[in-house]
Amino acid sequence: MTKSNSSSEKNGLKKGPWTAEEDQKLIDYIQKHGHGKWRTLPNNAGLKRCGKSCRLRWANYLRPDIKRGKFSIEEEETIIQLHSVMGNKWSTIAANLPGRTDNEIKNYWNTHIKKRLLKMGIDPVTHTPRLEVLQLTSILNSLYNSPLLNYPSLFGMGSSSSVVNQSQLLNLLSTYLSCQNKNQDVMNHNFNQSQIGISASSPLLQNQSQCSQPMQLNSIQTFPSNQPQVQVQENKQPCATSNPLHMESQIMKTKLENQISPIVANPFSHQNNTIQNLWQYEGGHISDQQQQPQSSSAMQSFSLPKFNSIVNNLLENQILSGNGEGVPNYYNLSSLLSFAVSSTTPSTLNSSSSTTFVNGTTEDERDTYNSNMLMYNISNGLNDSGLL
DNA sequence: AAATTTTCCAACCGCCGCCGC
DNA sequence: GGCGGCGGCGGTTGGAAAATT
Repeated sequence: MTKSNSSSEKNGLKKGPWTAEEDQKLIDYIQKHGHGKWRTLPNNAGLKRCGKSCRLRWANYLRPDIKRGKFSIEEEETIIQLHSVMGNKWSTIAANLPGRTDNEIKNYWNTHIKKRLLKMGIDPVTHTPRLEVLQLTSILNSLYNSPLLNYPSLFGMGSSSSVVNQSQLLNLLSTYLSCQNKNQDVMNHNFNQSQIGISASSPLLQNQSQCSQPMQLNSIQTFPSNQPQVQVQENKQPCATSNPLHMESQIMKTKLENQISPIVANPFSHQNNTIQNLWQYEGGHISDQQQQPQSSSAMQSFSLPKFNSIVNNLLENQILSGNGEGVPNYYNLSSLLSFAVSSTTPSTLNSSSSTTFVNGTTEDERDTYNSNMLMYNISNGLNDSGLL
């Protein structure tokens, strides 16, 4: 389970996995003489290991106060909380978790927690919602603001002639995002909109071209040349200079400060899903289904699961691949979440399989709990330090 | 059941800061 | 102040175990 034994002998020193006999020698020696002086310890203990290897073996495995077994929810909470404050300072984190080693915590972070956070749409480095989710927010908000691509029509609900199905929406979003990942001038490239049936004069496109600063939307993806192409009209109207990321942070901060209490009070009452969690922050109706927001009749079929599936598809297929560059100028998370709330039907909520948490938490429940606790901690961090 | 892929984690590696000379 | 040794830390590796095909 460890490094190869093939090159285990170097300078007469053994490498690779420790044997029970070696372990016993080390334990016996340290019990008798204490640890320290790792350089001379191997010789004194009769071990053909380097001092470093002995120290690691003792610190990470043989130490009598080592705690083994699965990490508890409380321990996970502590790790996430501390990591959000101090980053990869494993030894410092370990100092706050009696019986756990830095190596063990590091491994647990890399193999479990990090993956869960990513799955939940949370950046494990910054402990904030991933850029992709924010990008989706801005994209849908752009669509929302477009008369040609209003939400009911997007999902075949309205009478608008520009009906766009989910597949087409994904294509559109993919194109939109790829535009932001190129370093080409949007004004000098052709853009084919025939696939989704909108014209180049669409307000959506105008919104893009109007604001090349500060959103850095300087380019647009070209389509295969056999497709008819439409020139995007140039519009050099000046745009606002406010920092969208900062705006988003302020929005999130307000949401968290205002909505965190009911979530923490009942952390297991809902499913694990980032967007759903965000929706809950917005709505604050986690466990009180009597207070469900009323859905608009025109939008009833745009259920939360459908919304989630779009988000998940985009993330899983890496269509949304933000890198911090080309941040769009629309960062009105509030509008998107309001929409999600207003378009969620009671049946959608009732179909949720999650109920009150008692004992024997499932992985999803724990994910949700951790997500909520993380958000709570972020909120505290915001209040205490003024960061973000 | 066998082959292949993925996950997990103990151990290694290299770098850094501290300390004594 | 410069140097070398040492301990500590975080990133990475590689092989066993588990999961999947």
